[in-house]
Amino acid sequence: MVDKEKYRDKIVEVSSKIFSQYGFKKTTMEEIALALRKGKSSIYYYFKSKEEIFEAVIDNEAQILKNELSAAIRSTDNPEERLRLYVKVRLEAFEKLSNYYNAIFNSELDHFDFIEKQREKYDRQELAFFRYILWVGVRSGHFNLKNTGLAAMAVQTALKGLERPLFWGSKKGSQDHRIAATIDILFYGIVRK
Amino acid sequence: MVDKEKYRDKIVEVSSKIFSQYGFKKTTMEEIALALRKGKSSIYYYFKSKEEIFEAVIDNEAQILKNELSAAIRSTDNPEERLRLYVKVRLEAFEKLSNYYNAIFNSELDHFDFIEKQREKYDRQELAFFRYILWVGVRSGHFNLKNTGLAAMAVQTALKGLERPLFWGSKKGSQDHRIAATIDILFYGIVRK
DNA sequence: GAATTGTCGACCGGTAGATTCTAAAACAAG
DNA sequence: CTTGTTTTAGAATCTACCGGTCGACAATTC
Repeated sequence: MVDKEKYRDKIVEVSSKIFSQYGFKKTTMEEIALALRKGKSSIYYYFKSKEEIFEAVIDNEAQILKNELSAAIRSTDNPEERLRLYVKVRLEAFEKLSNYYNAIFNSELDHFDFIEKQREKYDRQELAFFRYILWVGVRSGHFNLKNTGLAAMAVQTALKGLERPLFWGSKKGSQDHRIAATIDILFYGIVRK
Repeated sequence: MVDKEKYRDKIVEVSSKIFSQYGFKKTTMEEIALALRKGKSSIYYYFKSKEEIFEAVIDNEAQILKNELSAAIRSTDNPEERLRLYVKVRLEAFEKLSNYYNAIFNSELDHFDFIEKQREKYDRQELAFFRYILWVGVRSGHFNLKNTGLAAMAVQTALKGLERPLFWGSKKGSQDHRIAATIDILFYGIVRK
């Protein structure tokens, strides 16, 4: 009973790698089973469908991301540094949490309703993060903003604009200066002179 | 008529990327067609099957590898450096020519006879390379070997031993010292004191 | 030793995906 | 414009594969 939950985690862990290599559609239950050294049918003892496994994988990655972001903003209390760090961690997660980001962007997966929920949930949480960071920043005099709620949305929007080219584009390197530029523009419109 | 050959090359180029991402089996004609902005059936005007495309892709990569290796040994005439360079280029090709190496190693593809031919052909050519490098080395007094033919086989065997862990293992980095060690052992048994 | 938990091989229905067919665009040349 | 050739692709075909089910059998627990 307690072990069943553990084995579910194991399945999620293994599947995660395979999904991230081939994507949802191209990954077969057979492959997952093979990687677990189990029969294909055994998996259905733990998950009722391939989709359910995928959902668990996404949830897992979302959790990881959230934890990393939390840790990042807890690691400093300088608002400016916090915001920089947040963005850095978030963009670095792109490579590691490929399933999550694939789920967010890949329109082929639009029909999964849990993904839509995931997107909304994530957006909401992120917005809260930003609001918090900005609000503390204003309070301590680092930032100069009238409406932190609106500003948080603006920051989030800019971040989203950064995600897409990063996701489709030529991976790292060539995009680095774009990131730096966007962050800087964000800052020098925000930081008190 | 001349353009037909050109478009075959285009197909090979595009397919190469897709194959290298998903492997032979998981790559669909639909995807190749989509990437070419053509109808799926149109491809059959240029290639008679998916397998034939794959064969062309492998041939192409084998050609690239051969050219790079030739260029490498032509770039210096110091035998020791030549051998080092050859090994370096060959191992670096692992990432770039993934289809070729997948074809060589992936036992799921064993049933393709052209792959077996490719393997043999490649082995033969490589052996000739080594024999040549070693023979010149002995002649110029850099190497100290009785039978260059046998020594070439030994070098090739050692190289093969290096390939597999590199291919299956955790990519680069952690394997680097293994490579260095093997090469050094090879050398200090070969180089004249 | 019976009940519960876990595993798996055999099987099934649906469909994705390779290949074929046919016809019609697109192009060329007289 | 007519005729012929090259190139394209929608539709049809056919098969293999894949997700999922089921019942039988281990293994473990009590």
